[in-house]
Amino acid sequence: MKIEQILQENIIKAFAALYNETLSEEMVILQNTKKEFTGDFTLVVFPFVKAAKKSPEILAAELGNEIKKNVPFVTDFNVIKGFLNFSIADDYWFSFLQENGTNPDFGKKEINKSNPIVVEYSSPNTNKPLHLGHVRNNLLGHSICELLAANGNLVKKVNLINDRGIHICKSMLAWQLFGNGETPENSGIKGDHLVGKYYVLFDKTYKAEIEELQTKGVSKEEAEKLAPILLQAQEMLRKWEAKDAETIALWEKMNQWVYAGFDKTYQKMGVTFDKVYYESETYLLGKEIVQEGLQKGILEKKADSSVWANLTDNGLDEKLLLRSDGTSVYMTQDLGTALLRHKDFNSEKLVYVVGNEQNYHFEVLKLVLQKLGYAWAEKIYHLSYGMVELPEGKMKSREGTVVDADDLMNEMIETAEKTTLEHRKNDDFSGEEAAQLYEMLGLGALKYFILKVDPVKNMLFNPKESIDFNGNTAPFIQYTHARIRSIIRKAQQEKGIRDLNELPCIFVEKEKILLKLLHQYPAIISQAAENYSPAVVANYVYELSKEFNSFYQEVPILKESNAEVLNFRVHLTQFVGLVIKSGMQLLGIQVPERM
RNA sequence: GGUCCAGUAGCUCAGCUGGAUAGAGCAACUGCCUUCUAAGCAGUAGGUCUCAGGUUCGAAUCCUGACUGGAUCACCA
Repeated sequence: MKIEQILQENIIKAFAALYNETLSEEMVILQNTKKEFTGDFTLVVFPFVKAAKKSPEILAAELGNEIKKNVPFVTDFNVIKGFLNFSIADDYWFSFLQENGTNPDFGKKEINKSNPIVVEYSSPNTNKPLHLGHVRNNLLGHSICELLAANGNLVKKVNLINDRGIHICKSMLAWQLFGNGETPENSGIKGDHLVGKYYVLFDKTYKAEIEELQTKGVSKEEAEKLAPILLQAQEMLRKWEAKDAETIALWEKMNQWVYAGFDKTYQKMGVTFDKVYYESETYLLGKEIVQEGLQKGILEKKADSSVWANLTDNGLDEKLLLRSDGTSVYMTQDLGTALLRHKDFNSEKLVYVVGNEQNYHFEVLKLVLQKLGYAWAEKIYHLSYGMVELPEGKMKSREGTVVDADDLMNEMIETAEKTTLEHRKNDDFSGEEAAQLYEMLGLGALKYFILKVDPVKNMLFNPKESIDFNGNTAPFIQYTHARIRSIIRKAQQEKGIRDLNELPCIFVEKEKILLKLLHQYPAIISQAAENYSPAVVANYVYELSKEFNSFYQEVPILKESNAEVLNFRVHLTQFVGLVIKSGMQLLGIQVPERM
């Protein structure tokens, strides 16, 4: 049983014995004692003064006495105003280290569920390469899956690729018109970038045509609708929908280019999926559900025979589900895919990692499904995240201010190489080993930079200044890990690591701080998973690394002459290393053995 | 205009299920490499937690209202 629980129970017991009043468990909240005060766990007694009819100081003192008498591992307590601080025996901390210090899965819960949480993330369009916004999405999605799994959930990762629609036709058309048979193979351009190139080309041409029409006296609005290249694209979409063989063939060819490109990007980023859905296969779903809703009288058909969900009772407005011509819209599809996904996996819960510009969409999606009587809809969770902004403002693909994902990753790796070469004194890394290290460091810095920020917040990304390799960054944490591994290697070679059987007579304050931090790790994982926030883990791992560095600087580990103390410190060091590695893994960041 | 979200050091961010003196990093300044890896450590300086009310023993944290910034309100996806 957890020590906090034992303390909690005993506090309730002691309170009943002393004042004849029962406290509920939720009322008795223990927190970690702040560094400035002596003690390990703190109980705030202010909430209980009324029930006990005592002053806070007296109440705390009486309660402390009773607990100290009854709970063996509480060695002491002190009272400051209404704060009751308990000190826990060194034995407890020692056995905590003994029991968990070599367990690489410390803090993780076992998965004992058969119904998965299905997490959708990434969800790219196939008309252009991935950019910085997608990076935040992918990293969050991947990390949240790791977190949910570590917290004892079965997780399935899915991607829904938007491979159809007018935007894809734009790329296809521009390629047909200007491509001259250019392919990824004969041009050496990565497939997604090649297709993106033609999407941009379309837009350029479109704009030029609009201008030209305007000079002929056509209004801007009219021109935007009448530009020949747009009409051609619309025609192409009609052909696609009619399954015109030539159009489909071109569509398939270009999509394959894009998928090959995406695969490389995903691989480099370290993200994977259990199942990939394609909109071209799901975009007709959802109509049956709408019909069902109509029959049940939950949805309404208007005079022009369009179908709507009336959500005004829930504080929202009306939402279109079927157009007057009977075709479906985005929401209709999403209703269908939700149902499909629930069936495919027999899921317990659906999670969508999608930007906050779609908050309203998901609010409606959930509500409509609930109204239609699907009980599982209640558990739909939209993991909404804020936008990534650049110093110049928002990213606009049309204005060429997007930060491309591939370019960004490559730049990070290059910078990592440069920085590493500046730091390293003597290079004994093989070429391959060095390349792996640069990738770990560069991608780590990027991932950490993005994940350490609370998902709900918009974040600023300054390509020149933002990503540092010092301070609260992945390289700092990775460096700490490499240093720890180095100590462990030396300890093994020179001293040999023994089992941890004897309690060293002295605990240095710094060791206690580290142990208390490590002790929190399981709670950190739960908190991060429940709040869908990798940032919780990121900031924790940083704190732990920082604390270790401080410890490292002040307390000799291998120079220690007392064999028991040395052995204890080596075990503690090893434990810190394991938790750092584990925490970083939850963020999708690799950690080097040496650097 | 309606709805939703955010506002903490010069900058980027933690802290938010109410608790003790609001924390990091960057930038600035001072020390520390013959020492287990200096991508480090120790320290100085930097705050009206946007503002105004309210709730209470106690508010950066909860409530209300302003202000500022963002998102969203398509028979687009």
